[in-house]
Amino acid sequence: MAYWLFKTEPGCFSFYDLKNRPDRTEPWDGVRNFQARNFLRDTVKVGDRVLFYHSNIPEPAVVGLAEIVRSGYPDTTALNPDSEHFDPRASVDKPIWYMVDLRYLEPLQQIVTLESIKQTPLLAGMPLVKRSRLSIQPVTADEWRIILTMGGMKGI
DNA sequence: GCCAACGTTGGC
DNA sequence: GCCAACGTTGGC
Repeated sequence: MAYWLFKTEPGCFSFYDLKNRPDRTEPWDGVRNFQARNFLRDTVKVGDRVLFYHSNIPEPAVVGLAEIVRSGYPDTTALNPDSEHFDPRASVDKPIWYMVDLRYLEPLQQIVTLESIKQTPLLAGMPLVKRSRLSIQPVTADEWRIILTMGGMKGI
């Protein structure tokens, strides 16, 4: 089982939106970056755990936990001219873009802010800290454990 | 709202 | 295939 961090702007889609979805599950569509696409298509697997991160807000932070319930499959929003994520280069035979399905698990007892992550030397290697804009990031087992502890999730 | 970082595009 | 221009992201 691997660990990931998924970024989203909560004004667009938040952890609480995920909680309110049927089955608390949502297709993670609209990723239009090749490195993130490669993770979704090739590496993210069912059962992997996800840190759900809210970006582009006054206090960006990891807010909750989710899990992968379906591994990579073609992102059909790329084929839909009415979608804001439409990509005319994509086709059924060559979908270009991929998505996975994500299911809500639980919120952190307390959010783990970007500021507190930056102040933690053991988390200095995270792409988040290096100011990468990558929206799908791998997380090591050590980083996962540290962030859950910071989030008050010692029982897990 | 600014702007630095950085990924993508397209002319050559 | 280089690289300048451009667009987007996201912290602040």
